[in-house]
Amino acid sequence: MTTEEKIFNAARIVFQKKGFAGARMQEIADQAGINKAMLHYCFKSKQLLFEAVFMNAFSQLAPQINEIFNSDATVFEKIRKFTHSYISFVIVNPYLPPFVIQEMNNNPEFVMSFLNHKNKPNPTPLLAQIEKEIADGIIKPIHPKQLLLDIFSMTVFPFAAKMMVKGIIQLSETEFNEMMEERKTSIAETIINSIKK
Amino acid sequence: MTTEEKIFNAARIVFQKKGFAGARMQEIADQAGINKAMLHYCFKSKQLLFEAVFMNAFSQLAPQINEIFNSDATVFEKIRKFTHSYISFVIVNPYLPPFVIQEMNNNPEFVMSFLNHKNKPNPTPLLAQIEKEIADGIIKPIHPKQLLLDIFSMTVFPFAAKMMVKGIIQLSETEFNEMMEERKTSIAETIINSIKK
DNA sequence: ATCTTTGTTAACCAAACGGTTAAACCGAAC
DNA sequence: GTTCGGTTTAACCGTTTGGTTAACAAAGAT
Repeated sequence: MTTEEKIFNAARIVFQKKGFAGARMQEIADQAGINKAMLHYCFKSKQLLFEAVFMNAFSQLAPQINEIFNSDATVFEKIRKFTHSYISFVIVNPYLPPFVIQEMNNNPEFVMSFLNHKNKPNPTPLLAQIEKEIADGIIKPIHPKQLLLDIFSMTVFPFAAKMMVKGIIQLSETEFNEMMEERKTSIAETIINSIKK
Repeated sequence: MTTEEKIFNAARIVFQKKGFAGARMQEIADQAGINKAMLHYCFKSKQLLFEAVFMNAFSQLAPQINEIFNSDATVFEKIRKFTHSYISFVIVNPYLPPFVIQEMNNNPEFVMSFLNHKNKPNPTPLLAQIEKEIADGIIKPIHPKQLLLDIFSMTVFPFAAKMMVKGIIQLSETEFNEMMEERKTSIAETIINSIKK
């Protein structure tokens, strides 16, 4: 593993745990097992190191989203595939959703500008497909964007607000994990149940 | 307005916008229009000032939650009331959910300990009620905690991850607000639609 | 062998940070 | 009008922060 990779991995861990403002360059250096000056030798500044970590995190989430946007499956199949693959992925990378959401809220101008250039997922085809299946009588009338938001909400929220969810619904870590396993399929059934004719 | 109130309101604005780590005592003082020393005169330390703001924020959200936990309405009525009143409340206080969720994730030990002492909402009665209505044949079989999580997810997520939602689904501020208005009723219909027999 | 480039470090720096102090302010009581 | 308590401020302090510097070491290139 190169020094640059060691720094990057250390930075990912620290940034995802503490956020941009809470992260310390010294802590990243310690985590990487190298001198603090190397951070600036390799990545110029805290801001640039953070941007590298953030873009990497976001680009890991993008494929999961494109899976629901770009494929030729039916809407029901897309919902089943997306929820299953997204939850599977996020169980292994639990820090990703809260990190991305937190930094997008704290730093909207940077993120929105970068979102306009790179990796911009395009929901338009899926929205049109939903409208077509409504017209074909497969799906009950519903606003397509609301449906999309329902799917994202049910899938992402438990990971984005894990501590709050555990606190309010009173779940142990084991119970939480068991529920997420079950959600790989239950979310799709709930959604489809509510929109199928 | 007393000085203490001016400080508290300023602190709420700054903490909710930048989080604990990103907030600066000087910025809070400027926002309040008073000298920085007054912050420590009134609130001792940054940590204590933050705790005051956080507990106030959380205690504002608690009534919305207790509304779904403690009342003698049917499950369907509770779902309708909760989603409507929570979204109405949060439209006026949009910074609250991301703030609470972010700080709960970043500071779980402090929050969980405080959650165990104060304002601990108790979901047990509602969970039992859901199971009873399943047994009575009113609701389709579903794990009650999953149902509860579905409701929270659909209601809270769009506000917790507003920037991400706007970016991915490609919504203007106006479209977002219109969707949230519609969600006051559409979430309950979606959920009820999927669980009613 | 010597020079140049690249990787690495300890020591250092100025600015920003949370927090303290001592003095000034100010209305009320006497 | 002087005293006295709480309130408010300017100035200050020690520490931490992101970032820099200069020296050094290893590895090719000439």
